[in-house]
Amino acid sequence: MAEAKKKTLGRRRTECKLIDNKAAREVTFSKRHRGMFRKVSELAILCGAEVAIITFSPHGNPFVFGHPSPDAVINRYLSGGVVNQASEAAVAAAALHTVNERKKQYEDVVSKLEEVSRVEIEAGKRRAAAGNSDGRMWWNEDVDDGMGLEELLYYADSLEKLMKMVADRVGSKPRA
Amino acid sequence: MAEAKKKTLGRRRTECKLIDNKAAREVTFSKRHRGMFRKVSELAILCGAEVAIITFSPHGNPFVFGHPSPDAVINRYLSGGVVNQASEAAVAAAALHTVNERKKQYEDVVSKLEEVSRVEIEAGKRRAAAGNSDGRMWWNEDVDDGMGLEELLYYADSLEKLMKMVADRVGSKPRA
DNA sequence: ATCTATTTATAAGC
DNA sequence: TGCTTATAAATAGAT
Repeated sequence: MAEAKKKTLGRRRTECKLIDNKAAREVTFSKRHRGMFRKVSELAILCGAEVAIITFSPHGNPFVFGHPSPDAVINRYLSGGVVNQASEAAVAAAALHTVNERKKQYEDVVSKLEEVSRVEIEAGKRRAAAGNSDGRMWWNEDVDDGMGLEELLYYADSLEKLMKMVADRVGSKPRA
Repeated sequence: MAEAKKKTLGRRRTECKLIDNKAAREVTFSKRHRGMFRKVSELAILCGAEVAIITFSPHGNPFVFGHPSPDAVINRYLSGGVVNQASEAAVAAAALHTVNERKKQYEDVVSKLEEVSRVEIEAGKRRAAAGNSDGRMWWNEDVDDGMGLEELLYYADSLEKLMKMVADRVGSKPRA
């Protein structure tokens, strides 16, 4: 029986890495940003939690939301300071494992950077002097779609994962 | 054929209002907070967006996450997003300083980690060797929600920034 | 902390 | 940017 000619493939699984296509990146940002704000406000409402979220879109546009207000939460955070929990051995071990695994690659990147630095620093100086300064450092300027350098992105991704892991892991014993 | 008796009712739709049962509220907070952090970090990774999120649990415990770092984003927000001090000297100095700083931080964190977690490392390796290999490293296993471990986070953040910086700069060069 | 059944969030495609 | 559709994810309630 002929039927079900799917109109679309539907949602597809995606790799968690920087979306290289600039336009697609913007679209994804819009969609997810909206969803994220909803999540944040729901958390505040459902749990009576204080929350503040600040976002700068890939284009640099600022978005902020907070309950009871962004500044209230930010101030509470800034004045109270961050209370970090004691480290958990397993977390440290995990991090160390990662660290060791990346060490060689890290050194490699550092030398590449140093190699490039001399030339680029001069270029940066020139550009800065030229008035090309909106407050962002030259190395932070937007780069076009062709991001390339997969290995570096791989590091970034790994590190993001490490960060998340650490972030997730440590707070698990809030009662100190 | 014997019918499958549903084991649970499954997820139920819920009204978006403060959960009055305190315990339930905490549980929901844990679950959703965890999910929210994932969303936030995914947004940062996928879209290269800068994001900072601050949360105070119903209990008043602070959680914070940011990309590239909480303070970086908060400052950008508080300062209106523009910090112009890109004199050529500052630019050049910052570049070199960054490289050297990161090296030190890296070494520092490594030794601290080694100090803390020898035993756990072995345990972790054993688990990894035990066949826990579906492609995920043991240190990537899902973990609880929360934030903390300032040093590790700082390390990860710093190194990640370096990677990005290098990626951005070197990315425009021809592939090696 | 785990497990399902469902509700939500979304990647793709217009 | 705003829909639509099929699927991937998140998660409420129960264990």
